[in-house]
Amino acid sequence: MLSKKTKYGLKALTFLAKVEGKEPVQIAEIAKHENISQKFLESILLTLRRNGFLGSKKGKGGGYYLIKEPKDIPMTTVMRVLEGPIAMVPCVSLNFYEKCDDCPDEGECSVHKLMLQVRDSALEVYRNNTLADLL
Amino acid sequence: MLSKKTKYGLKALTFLAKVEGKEPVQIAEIAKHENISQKFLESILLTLRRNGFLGSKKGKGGGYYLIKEPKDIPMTTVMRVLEGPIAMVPCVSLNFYEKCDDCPDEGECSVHKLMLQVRDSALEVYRNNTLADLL
DNA sequence: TTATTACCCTATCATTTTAGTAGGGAATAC
DNA sequence: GTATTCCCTACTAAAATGATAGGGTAATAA
Repeated sequence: MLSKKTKYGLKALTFLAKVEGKEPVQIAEIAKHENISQKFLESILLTLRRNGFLGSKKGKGGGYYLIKEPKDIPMTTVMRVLEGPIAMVPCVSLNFYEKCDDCPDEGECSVHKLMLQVRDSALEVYRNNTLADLL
Repeated sequence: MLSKKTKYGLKALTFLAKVEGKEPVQIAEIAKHENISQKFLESILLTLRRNGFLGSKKGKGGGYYLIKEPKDIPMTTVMRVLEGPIAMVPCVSLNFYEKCDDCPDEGECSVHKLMLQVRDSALEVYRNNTLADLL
């Protein structure tokens, strides 16, 4: 299940991408427009900024803004920052690999075999979509 | 993230599919072989039986057994029973559809657009795999 | 300089989900 | 009848999730 954090984060990015020009947009405005708890959104935007997706400006007329072109923001990186691993089990994760406690042999594991395919198919989708494709 | 319930369920099904003949296999044996808490596995096998994947026999020499050929058990049905919806958001789910509280217009929603693709790609994998393909 | 705006950051909390445990009941084989 | 093995309900500990509270700090406008 997709977390609200990711869902809200994606919506916020989309909203910012649609804004004319590059003027900062206030948290409150995004929250209101997308029906999101303002405080919750605040923490999400913060992690997006810390991870290089957004810039921010304080004081009057401040807010958040994209620091890259939407077409240069692939969904793989967005998903990994907001949702975490794209794989459904750590033993098939490219960026968050971990061995299973049970499971003596990954090569023999049916779950491993299936989840590898699921990971690859999801990756293909995320790689083929940038923020620009969602507008 | 894939739940342990689904993971263990898949492993148990695989184990049963590998058994020579169709003699019942005891919970304890599966649990031991796959390093699963026996009581937890018990509840998983129970739901698999209730959903038409397994048969069971009580008393000495009893246990669980597959009641279909592995090639006739598609991963779509296994995943839906064990893990729930294949879609990551209810608004793109075929079998568990639900409208989002926020989101006035699904057609305009960027999350919807992306998650539709993810659902379809996952579905394709699950449809192309039966239990027999995991052996 | 001073007030205001708006982001920054930590801590806390209620709820839900997950993973696992406990314990007795019912059917079957011998 | 007794041992075995599945059946079923209820409970619980821990973690994750979604959200809230509340003050701090930097930038800006006047």
